[in-house]
Amino acid sequence: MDNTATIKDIAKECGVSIATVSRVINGSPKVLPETRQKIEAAISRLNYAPNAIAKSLVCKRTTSIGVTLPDISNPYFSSLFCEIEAIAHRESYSVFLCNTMFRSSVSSHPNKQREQDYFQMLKEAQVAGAIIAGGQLDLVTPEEDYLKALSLFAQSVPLVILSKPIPNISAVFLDREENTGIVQAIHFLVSLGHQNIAFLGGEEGVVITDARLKIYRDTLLSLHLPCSPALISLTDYYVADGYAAAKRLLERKVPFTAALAINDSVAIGALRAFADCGISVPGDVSLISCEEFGMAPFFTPRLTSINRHGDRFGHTVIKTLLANIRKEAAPRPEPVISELMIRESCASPK
Amino acid sequence: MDNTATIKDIAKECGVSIATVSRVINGSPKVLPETRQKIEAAISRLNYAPNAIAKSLVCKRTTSIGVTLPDISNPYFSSLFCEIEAIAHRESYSVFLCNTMFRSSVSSHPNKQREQDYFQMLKEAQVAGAIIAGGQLDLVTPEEDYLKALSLFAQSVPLVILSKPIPNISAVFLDREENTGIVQAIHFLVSLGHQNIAFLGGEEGVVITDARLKIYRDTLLSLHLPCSPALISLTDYYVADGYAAAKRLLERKVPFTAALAINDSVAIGALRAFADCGISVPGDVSLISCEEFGMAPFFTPRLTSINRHGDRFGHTVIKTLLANIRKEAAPRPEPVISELMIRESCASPK
DNA sequence: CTATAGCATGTAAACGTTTACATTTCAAGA
DNA sequence: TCTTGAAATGTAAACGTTTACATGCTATAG
Repeated sequence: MDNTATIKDIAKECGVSIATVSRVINGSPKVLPETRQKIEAAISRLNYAPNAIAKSLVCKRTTSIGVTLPDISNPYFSSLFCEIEAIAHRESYSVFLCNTMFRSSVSSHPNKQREQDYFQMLKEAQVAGAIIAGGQLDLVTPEEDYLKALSLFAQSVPLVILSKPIPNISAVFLDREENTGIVQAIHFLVSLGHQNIAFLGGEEGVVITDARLKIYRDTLLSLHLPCSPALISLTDYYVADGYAAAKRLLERKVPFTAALAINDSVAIGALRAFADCGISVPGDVSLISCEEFGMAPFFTPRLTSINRHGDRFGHTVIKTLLANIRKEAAPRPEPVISELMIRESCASPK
Repeated sequence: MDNTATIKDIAKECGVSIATVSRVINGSPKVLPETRQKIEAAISRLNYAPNAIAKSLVCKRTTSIGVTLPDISNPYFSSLFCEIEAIAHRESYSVFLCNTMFRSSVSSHPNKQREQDYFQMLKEAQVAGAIIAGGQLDLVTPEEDYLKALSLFAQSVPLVILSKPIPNISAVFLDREENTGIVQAIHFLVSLGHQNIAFLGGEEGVVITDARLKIYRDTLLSLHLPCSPALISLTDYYVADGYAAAKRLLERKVPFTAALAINDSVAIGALRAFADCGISVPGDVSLISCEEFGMAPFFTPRLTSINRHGDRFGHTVIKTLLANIRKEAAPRPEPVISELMIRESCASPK
């Protein structure tokens, strides 16, 4: 068990000073080849690994970063995280994943305090930097004490925050919001002859939902199409939410022949709800997902969706953080390209 | 930026020694209330947070754990991770997530070296413990050098390994494999009148696939049903793999009226492939998913699936690790209950 | 008035590294 | 033979904590 050899053990074993061992570990050129060999042999013989904790203390920097996000089992965040982690690992950083909203089969438990706990934890852990996504940040009006905590956190740790800029917080803000996809989607539906287009899923008071709703409304208005609140059915971002949103919309008996779902998960749920009510897609209703998670091409019907190429965003995020940590210039963000993938879930209305 | 106050700054600010500040931080009772107040005021005024790195060095223990798994965007692993992280956080541990297989939209990149890199990294980071899932471990015959690295790692860090026991490795082994669900599923199909049951998805030479295949074969054999290799179409665990597996099966022209998909993702792909070939589910073929990810009830048709209650497993895993770290007795593992959820994707063969 | 106990606080060593600076060794040039 | 310089190695301080032990103070008992 605790056979944790230290640099002293290696030094004693080889009859040299710890400084020499340290030089070998760090690849300093000024060590006699035979000394180096002797030390390397001892290192592997004793299964020695340098204590990164001690190293960090003297060097005043760690090689760990933190990522806070609401829910890693949400495909959007897991794919974002994969990109971040992959590049971090390539650059020898390890990453703390902080899941701020706990959803289990039993209960969804969005603890407001939890995000702030993580700020404290990451600061204490002396992370080299952190990426903050979602949670309170997604709210149109985050709470005062949250903003204060975030501001203090930003003073101690280089931060990349995935949201619109927030005043008085010293961090890099990166915002993926880019809505040409939704405009494209609506124009496509209109070209097919649709007039009454509904909006499904997403959450009231949440930035991304509001932003997409705004584009949705503006586009409909600019096309002189109906845009009543009754066409909008919000809930949340998961499959069951899509189901509930579609059911609620149908109960309202508003006429509509097409719908935008906020993402693939919501679209699956909506598809199910439509099927339950004998509504065929695309026969009776056309459906488009505003954010593809990679499964849309396999649904029945194959789902027309907006591919926002989230992986490129992950690249930009982590590279921006690393540049920030190293006090280099921020890399030029890779443009986020929204692409409407036309498949089978849309047709002309009857 | 680097306004990182230390315990010395607080001590100087308050005209006390660092020992007293330390006592306040750690809630020692032997401090005069007014001294405590003065120090607490200074702490919040200077935005001071204790340096966990320095603390770890002297206390010879950290409050971080590592989790290695192949792919966090795989729903099985993300829900497992959520459970682990939630309880770890409740117990004041932070967790390093090590994603050992990099799948991006561009390339799937299972770097064998990567897992061993993480062992080294976690050991250097002095994690209090680690959980190892998937990757090389899932292989029926892991490589020699991997096992050697794992064994060395196990000597330095308390480990919970999610696999069958491996000789000469000092770790706790936890294995969720429990196949009554598959037996149930097959019996259910047989009761409906099916005789030729195919198996879709999963990977050759991988433990979990082998285990499920074995149960599949044994059950068919015990029921004197056909069990030819042509009925088995392996690929991998994702949606596109399910599609490919089903296509391949169909090309073989083996007669079959039912199929087991290794999980929900593979089932979605298979559903798509069947639809492409004009095969209706459950009209022409019945389909069951061996591992539900929570979306099965929303597919069309609603997918009959095995719910393995993975969240309970996550609980057991992290609690076992924490007990191991604290040198307490291991908790009794919560039984993993496989439950066949009968929905709409099965019917009697024509 | 002194001894003593108990409490609040201070002192200093230790944790495992890195690194600036010091020392030793040796070969080459004077 | 002595000097010089370079190369290899050693010494010790520093990083920010915790904690065993020491010290000083106050109140109480003798």
